This record gives sequence, structure tokens and C-alpha cells, in this order.
Amino acid sequence: MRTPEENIQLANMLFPEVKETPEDIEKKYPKRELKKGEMVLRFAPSPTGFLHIGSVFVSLIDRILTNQKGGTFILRIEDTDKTREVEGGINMIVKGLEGFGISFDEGMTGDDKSKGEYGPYLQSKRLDIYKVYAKDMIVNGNAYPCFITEEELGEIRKKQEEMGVRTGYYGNWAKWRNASLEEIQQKLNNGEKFAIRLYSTGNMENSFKMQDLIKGNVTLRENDVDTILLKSDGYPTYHFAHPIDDTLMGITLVTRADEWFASLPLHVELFKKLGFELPQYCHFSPLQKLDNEGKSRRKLSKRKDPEADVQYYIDHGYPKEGVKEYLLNVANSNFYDWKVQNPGKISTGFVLKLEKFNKSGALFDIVKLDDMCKDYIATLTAQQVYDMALEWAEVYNKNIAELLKNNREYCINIFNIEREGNKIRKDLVKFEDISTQLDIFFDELLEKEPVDDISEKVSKEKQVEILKEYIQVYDTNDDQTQWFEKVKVLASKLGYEKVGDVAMVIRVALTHRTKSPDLYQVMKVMGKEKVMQRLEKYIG
RNA sequence: GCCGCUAUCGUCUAACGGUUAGGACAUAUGAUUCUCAAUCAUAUAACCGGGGUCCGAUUCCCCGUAGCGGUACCA
Repeated sequence: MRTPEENIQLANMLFPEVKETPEDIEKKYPKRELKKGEMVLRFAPSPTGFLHIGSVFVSLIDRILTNQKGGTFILRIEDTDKTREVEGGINMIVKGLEGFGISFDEGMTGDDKSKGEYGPYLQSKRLDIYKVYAKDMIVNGNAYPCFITEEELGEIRKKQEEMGVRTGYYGNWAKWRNASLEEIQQKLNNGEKFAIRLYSTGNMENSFKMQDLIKGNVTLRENDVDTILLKSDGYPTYHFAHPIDDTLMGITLVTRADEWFASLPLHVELFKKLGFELPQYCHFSPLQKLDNEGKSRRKLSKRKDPEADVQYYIDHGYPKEGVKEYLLNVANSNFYDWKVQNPGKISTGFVLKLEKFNKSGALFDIVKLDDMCKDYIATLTAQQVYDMALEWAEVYNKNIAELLKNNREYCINIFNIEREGNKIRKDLVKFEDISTQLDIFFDELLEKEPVDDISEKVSKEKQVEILKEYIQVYDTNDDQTQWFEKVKVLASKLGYEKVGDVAMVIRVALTHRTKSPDLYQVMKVMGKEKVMQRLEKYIG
């Protein structure tokens, strides 16, 4: 153990340029005045050029929570790993979340823009702050410089494995803990790089209780690992930045992914040694996916699963609101019941409860997501479908965008087929799907050749006969009932038992497919001219 | 290996010691003024295993097992 004087001497050897104290820093971050129940949350991603659907999940929850209880939601960017950083990554995150209607009250608003009084909100701009606290930790004997090399670390690990003890840099294995000032000075003189490590005083044998707002009461072992606080490049690790930033920014509840749960003991020790008050915590279990032909589960991975990337949903034109509803349903499974009882209400009105979150990982069920998106689109008007589809198409499908723009009224009429009344059509999951709906209405998109599945049932000659007869009775002034009556009469006149047989012939001649929306409405939207043209062409 | 968290139909889950273990998605069958989508019926389908505690355990406790997470100068 070093004396207090030695600690001060050491701190000045390491950080001669740091003059400020934690008190100086904390003066710049006045305590927030919060009303009762108000919360300050933060979403803190790394700008790796990839927005995970799990990030949308967590930030959506954060946003709803702060809307409900009042408070502030902050976007802080954790760009402390220079090797993984991607240019424009911040913009991507901001835009991506904006696309889902998730906005922030404070924090980064773009690659080099931010708003709010508790910044900087970019960790790479906070390096001086971390240094002040690192120096203070050394002064108090809570941290020390470590010059260990990767090779040495590997040797320690190997030895530990051979001995069958826990691996890691802790206790007596932490060889730089009590190095002499002379030894340190010598390394410094050689210009060797060093990291700052925590001088842990925890004991693995001791356990303590904590509350996690999702998991409930949990029992943890004390941390005893001398974790790196400041890397040799001067950047902090997540562990060190977390207590400092969240304290200075006045975060009341730390919401984060479950993978952090295991380092909670470390964070508790750090808060204590930094003299900070511990915030509340909750850890979200990860979105998972079935692997190995359904034998095991794993986290949704950006490498293997296209649906892990938010861009996947944007590319295909998934309705944002539908995706949000699905995510909300994963969060609190009573969301569905709420939705049934509150039809038409926007999903953000739902009251989320942290204690209702599932404690283990949930499988990401894209089938269910599709179903919810289908339901959502079914609630829209034709005009809304048109607008949203166009917005999507302008970026992701230029051809369809042109088509939509050049045929506005026609397209809205198409989207309106089976959209009114009590029998609402539900076949659109995402806006990408509109093309199959539009195809049959445009000659240039229509399948070149009609399907030939029905000639076994109704021969080609008979088909022609039916169509010729149908043209005679076809009248655009008929209402749906009259139209159907005519088809029925036609069927019995020509000796068909089922109306369906006749209707199918008309359908194929008209749409070149065996499946289509309501025939009467299709013809109505198409207009007499196009209907006659198609039927006559089919007759030959 | 060690540490922690979790464990109900195929999937997401409800149940807060006593229920025919409920719902949603998926699947199957049927209905429907035409096909498909939908809708409406109906059906199939679950308390991880073993010990306790209790008049009574899916529920509480312990052990085992499995899954997940962590065990980095990544976050």
C-alpha cells in the first residue's frame, strides 16, 4: 500500500496537466430539478454504422417512459472504441430513430450537432472530464497505472487456467497494484503506454442485494477485478464512462441491454469509489432467434440476421407504427389487450410497466410482426396507404414511385378496393407488397401470359363462350348484387353448377391470375374500356 | 471452468397456493353472394426433472438439468 502522499505524487506524475478537481467539474453540471416521478433516461449507442432493431426497442421504451412520467430523454454517443467507429454513424442513428418517431430532448442531433446543457454528449469530447476523475481516483488510492503487456496478460491467464483458478486481473495477480513509484517513473521515462486500473477492494466471497426494476431483487457477488478505467489511448472504457456521464447528466434510471447486468457489481463499486449516488437500473433481455434448425437460441446478430438491422424494415417498407406495436407487444404482452380495447389510439398512449417485461430473452417472431403490420395497414385509409407507399417508393422503388405519382387517383382507387365497409382486405404487410396489388391494373406490369390452371376444368373453347356471353351482359351501372346475379344467371344458362367456375374464367381473363381481390370492385376501378380490352384480347 | 439471470402450448405470454391452466400468433378443418387475403366457428397443443413446505403446489424453498448473458485496453 502506498501512503496518501505517494498517491498524490503518483497522480501528478501521471497527469501533470490535469488541474481541475471533480468539484470543479460538478459545478458545471447543476443538479436537475425534477418533479416527483420525473425521470431522466438516456440511450447511449456506439456509432458503428448499424442500427440494431434492439436499439429501436430500448429507445422506444425509454421514450414512452419519459413521455408517461415526464422528464428528459437524452441521446449520448459512446464513441470510445476508435477501431469500430464508422463515419456518419451518428447521423444514421438519429435519422433511423427519427424514422420511428423517436426523438430526444437532449443530446446529439447529428454527426457534429447537439442540444442541451449537460454535454458534451459525445464521449470523445469528454476525455478531459474522465482524466480529472481518473486522477482523483489515484489520489484516493482507488486506481493505479498498469504497464502490463498483452503477452504478460496471456501468461497470467495460462497460469490461472493451469491452476484451475478464476482468470482475470485481480488480487495478487494484479502485479502493478503496488508497484514502486521508481518503477513507474522508469516506465514513464521510457515513454511506455499505460492504462489506469481500478484498485478493487471487493471480495468475491461477499454477496449483496440490489434491485433491478425488471428482474426484481437480485443477489450479486462483489467485484474484485482491477478493471481498466482509462485505456492507454486515453479513452475511457464503458465501465468508467458510465458512472461519470450518467451522474453528471443526472440520469435517474439506467436502461440498458442485459449483457451489462453481469458488470453491475463493478459499476456499483465504481459509483461508491467515485462518491456518486447509485441510480436505478433495469436490464432488458435480448431479442433472440432460433438457430441450428431450431435447436438453440441466440441473440439476433447483425452478421447472420438481416432482420436485426433496422434498415431491413425500412428497405421493405414495413409500416413504422406496426413495427413499434410489435415491439411494444414484446415489451408488455398485455399491449394486445390494450389495443383491442383502445382501437385507433396511437401506440404511445399505452402505459408501459417495467415489472411486466419478460426476464429472459424473447424470440423475435417475424411472423407475428407481419401479422401486426397487416392489421395496422388495414386500419389506414386508401389515401394514407397511398401517401405512405409513395414516401417509401420514392427512396426504395423509383419505378413504383413514378407509377404512383402519374396515376394518383387511379392508385388511390386501387388501394380502396375492399378497404371500406365491414369486410376490410388484409393482404398488405409492408409497402413493398403494393406492387402485387397494382400489377393487374397496369398493362405494362400485367403478367404477360394468363395462368393456364383452369383449362382442365373449363376448356379453352368454353372459356371463350363464357366471356362472349359475359360481354353481352356486362354493364358498368350494375351494383354489386346485380352484377353477381348476372354471373349466376350466366352460370346456370351455360350449365355450370358453381358460379365460381364462371367467375374464375372472368378473373383469369382480366387479371391473368387465379387470385385477385373482389372481381366486381376490380372491374369498377379498372373502368369499362380496360375491362373490355382485356376480355376481348383473351377471346382472341 | 467460474459468476449471474431465466425456465408454462411450436412462438409470445396470463395465472400473484385451490382454475376444465386463459389469450394472441402459427397450424388443421369448416362456414362465407366468386378466387385469394381477411372474418367467424371449431380443433390440435404447455406447467423442464427430482426432492421438500403445505390440507393443497405451475405458483414458495432446495438440488439437478437446460437456455441465455458475462468472464476484453468492445460496447
